[in-house]
Amino acid sequence: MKPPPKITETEWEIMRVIWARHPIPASAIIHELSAIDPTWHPKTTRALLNRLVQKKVLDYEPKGRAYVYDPLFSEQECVAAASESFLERVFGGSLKPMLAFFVEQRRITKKDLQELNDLLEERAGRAYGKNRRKS
Amino acid sequence: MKPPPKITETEWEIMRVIWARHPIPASAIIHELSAIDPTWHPKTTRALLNRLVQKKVLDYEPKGRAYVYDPLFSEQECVAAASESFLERVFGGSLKPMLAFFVEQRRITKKDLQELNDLLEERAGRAYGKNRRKS
DNA sequence: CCCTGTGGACTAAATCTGTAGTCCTGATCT
DNA sequence: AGATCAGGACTACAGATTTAGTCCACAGGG
Repeated sequence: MKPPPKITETEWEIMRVIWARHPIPASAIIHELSAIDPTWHPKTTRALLNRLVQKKVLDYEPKGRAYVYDPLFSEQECVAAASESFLERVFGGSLKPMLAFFVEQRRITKKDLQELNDLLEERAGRAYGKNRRKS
Repeated sequence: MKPPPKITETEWEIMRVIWARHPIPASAIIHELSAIDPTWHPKTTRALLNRLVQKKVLDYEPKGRAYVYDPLFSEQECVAAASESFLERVFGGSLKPMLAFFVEQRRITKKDLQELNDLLEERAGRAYGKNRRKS
């Protein structure tokens, strides 16, 4: 599995719409985006879509007289790649300094940690097989 | 306090050297960087340094016949800005999905959470004033 | 005192990004 | 059928980014 190409700032906005609603025609993407931010120009969106196809991040097929777009990489994969690159760039590649930073910034609370702990245990549970848990 | 300008991928590498060792002359930065990665060309480094000065991320003063560079923004500030932009782009601005993602990726362990909890409590302690601590 | 090399100023050029515009085709309305 | 309009192909273009190269001054070695 090849790693996804770099997705730029504006491209992420488009990709998030596509991941949420694919397969989706350009018109719908344009519509969603200008609902979020009216300064999005339709031509800009189309140009970006073309670029994403060229970069092999998106695939398209004709549907009726227009195209519908589908991602070639899952959101998971792209989030993972972007996170990796961010961690590398800003925190030298390790997670802990990043977490420590957010704690220092008071962006992580005790309650968050509690929830993460629950999540982690739930994940551990899943790893053993879903039948072991009593409802 | 103005927010720091955007610092690009390659610029981060330079900035990290500078934050670690400033005030530092170009020659030393070049030396450090080519130690890390031999493909760094000295001219490239100098060009980047100039740009960082233009962007007002770095300041410089003559020292002997060369310049020494100093950051105009703390690492904290820049890390905060980069984190903000990353969160916005990839996780729609909220921290929790990001944390959940790392837990799902098994990059956060129980031990990490424990340590974070300690850190958080230590920070809370600091908030009351440093004189309360014995030692 | 001349040569060499280090460092800085200025210049260069390919590629990537953001933001659109132009033009053509085929469907649609009247 | 002619006018209109959505959609796609191709083009444009300025500013940012990466990656160097050229040229010059001056400091130190011989």
